[in-house]
Amino acid sequence: MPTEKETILITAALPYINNVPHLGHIVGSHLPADIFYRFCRAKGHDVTFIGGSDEHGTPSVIAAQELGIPVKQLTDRLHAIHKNVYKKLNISYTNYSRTSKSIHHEVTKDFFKVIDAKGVYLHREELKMYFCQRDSLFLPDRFVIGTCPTCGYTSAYADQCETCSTVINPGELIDARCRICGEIPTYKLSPHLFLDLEKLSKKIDAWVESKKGIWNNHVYSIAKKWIDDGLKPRSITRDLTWGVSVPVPEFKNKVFYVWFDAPIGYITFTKELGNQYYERYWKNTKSKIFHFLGKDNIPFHTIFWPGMLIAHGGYSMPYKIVGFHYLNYEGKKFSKSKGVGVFCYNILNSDINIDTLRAYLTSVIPETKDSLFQWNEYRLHTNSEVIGKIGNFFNRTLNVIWNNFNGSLGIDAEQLTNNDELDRNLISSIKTTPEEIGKLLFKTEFRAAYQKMLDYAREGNVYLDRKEPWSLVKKGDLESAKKVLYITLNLAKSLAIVLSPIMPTGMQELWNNQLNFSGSLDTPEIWEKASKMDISKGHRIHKPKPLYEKIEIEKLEEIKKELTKPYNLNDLVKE
RNA sequence: CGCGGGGUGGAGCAGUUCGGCAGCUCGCCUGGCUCAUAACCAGGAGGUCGCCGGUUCAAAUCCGGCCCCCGCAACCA
Repeated sequence: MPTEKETILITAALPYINNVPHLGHIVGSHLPADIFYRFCRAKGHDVTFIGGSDEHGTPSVIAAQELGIPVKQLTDRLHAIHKNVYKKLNISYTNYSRTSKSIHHEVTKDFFKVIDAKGVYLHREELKMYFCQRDSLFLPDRFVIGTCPTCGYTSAYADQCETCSTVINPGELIDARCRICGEIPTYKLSPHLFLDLEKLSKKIDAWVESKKGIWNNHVYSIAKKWIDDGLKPRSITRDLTWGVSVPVPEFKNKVFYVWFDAPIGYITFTKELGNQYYERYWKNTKSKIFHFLGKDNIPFHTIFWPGMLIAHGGYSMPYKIVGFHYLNYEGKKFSKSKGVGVFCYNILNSDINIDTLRAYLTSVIPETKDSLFQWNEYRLHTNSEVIGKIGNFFNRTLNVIWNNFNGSLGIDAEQLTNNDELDRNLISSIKTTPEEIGKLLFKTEFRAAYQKMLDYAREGNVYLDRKEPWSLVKKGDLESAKKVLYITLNLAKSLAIVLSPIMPTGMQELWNNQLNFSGSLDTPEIWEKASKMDISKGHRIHKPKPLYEKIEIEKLEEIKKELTKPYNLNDLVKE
C-alpha cells in the first residue's frame, strides 16, 4: 500500500556563528533533522532539508573585535568550519547557506515591507540607549561594560552581570564605558521598530492550540505559558551596522534584530534552491514544515516566528516545532569557555567512525529531558549494539550463505513452503516492522524507533539460533538451510534500509558491496522494499566482511584525546 | 511564593491518564552453547521509584508540602 505523499520542508536551527559547534548542537537539531530527512526521502515524500549559519548580531561583532579581525572574516571562517563539520557528520542538507548573503538581505527586507505596508503590526518607540560619542554609535547592552551594582564585578554587561546573574536595569551600571574604545557613553533616545505581538496574540494562540497533540508536550506547554502571561511588543531593530539594513529612511543606520532576520533564513535558503522550491514549500497550504531545535529556541519558534508569519500573512505556517532538551558531557555542561566537551572542529581531522557515533547519539537524543554523552557508553554501545547485534546478524547470515552456498541460494519466496511458527513469525515481522519503525520516525520519536530497529536485528539473531542453518548444512538438509537463509537474507536487506537514516555510510557499503544490490539507499520509496520478501532466485551476494571495528579501551582513549583537544579560536580564524 | 520541563538499580528509558507483585535494553557476575567481530539461552547481584506527610486493604501512580537539576524570564542569541 503506497503511503500518501507529503510535501515536507525540514529545517535545523541556524547555528549562531561565533564559535565552532559541539556535540550538543549536533544531537539537538542537525542529527535528528537529518535522520528525519533521510527517512522522509526513503519513504518517497517530497522533502527538502535546509539550514545555514546565523551570522548577524552583537556576539559575532564582539568576538571579531576581540580577535582584532573584521567580522566578515570571522564569520567566513566559522561558516566554512560549520559547513565542513556537518558534511563530515553526514548531515545531508539540501542547502546549507548563510544569512550574510545578499539574497537573504533582499528576502528579509521584502518580508518586512509586507508587514510594514499593512500598517497594523509595527510601531515605533523611542528607547533610551547608551551612545558613544567617540564612535558615534548607539551601544547595545553587550557593548557596554561597567561595575555591577550588586556584586561589584568590574566587567559586567549593561543588561546582566555574568558573575552574579543579577539583571541590571538601564542606567544602574556603575562606571559604564564603551567596550570598543573605553569612552564613557552618554545616554540618549533612539527610535526603534516593534512587532506588536500583543495584537497578534489571539491568532498565535489559536495556532498553538491547533498543535496540541502534534507537538511534544513540553513544546506546547512552553508556548502556551508565554501566551497566557501576555505577549508584549518586541523590538526588531538594533543600533548596529552588521546585519540586514532596515529599508526605511528614518532607520537607515540600523539593522534588523538577528532574531528577526534569522528565521527568515529558512525562507531564503529554500528560495536559493529555485523558485519552484519556494512556491512548493512556502506558498502551499498543504506543505508541512518541521523545525528542529534546542529548548532554548522554543519560545522563538512557537511565538515570535509564527507571529512574524501571521503578520506577513503570505507564507505557510510551521507544522511541527520539534524541540529537544540538552545533552550534557560526562555529567557536566558542554562549555566552550571551560573546555568541557567534544568540539566538532576536531572531528574534521579524526578517524572516528561517523556511523557508530551517530548511532550512539541517536540512543541519547534528549527527547524528554536532558541526557548524557559518555565516552565509555559510546564504546559499549558500538561494541554490543551496533556490532554485536546488528553487524553480527549481517555477518552470520552472509557468512553461512557465502561459505556453504557460494553466495547464492537459488530460491525465492515461492519456495517457502511448510513454514513453521518461527518462520511465519519472522516473515510477518518483515512485513510489518519497517512500517512500525516508520511511524515512530514520522512522529519524531527517534529513540523508540532506533530501539525497535535493534529489536528487529535481535529477532533475526534469535531466529538463527533457533534454526541453526549451519547445523542443517552439516546434516545435509540443504533445502531447509536455504529456506532459513533466504528469510534472514531478506531481513538483512530490510534492516539495511531501515537503519540507513542513522548509519548511512555503512548501510550503503553493505547494500552495494556485500548484499550486492545496485543503487543508493537514498532512492525515494525504497522504504517500501523493506517489507518485501523479494530477493530473486539467481541473486548472488559478495564476500562478507565486518562493517565496523570494535573499539578497545586503548582506542577509545586515543579518540577521546583527539576529539577533546583544546583549540584556539584565534588560530582557526586567522590562518 | 515568576514560569516550564525533568527526578524510577551504574547508563538510556517505559510504567503515572484509569492505584494492584517495579519492568525493558545496555553494563556487571555464574553456567550452557558456538555459524559469527561471542550472538543466543538459563540463572544471579544491584532500587528508600528525589524527600516528608496524607488518603486507601493496597501508592512510582491520587492529594498536600518541600528539595534538587535544566531551560526560559522579552536589548545575549
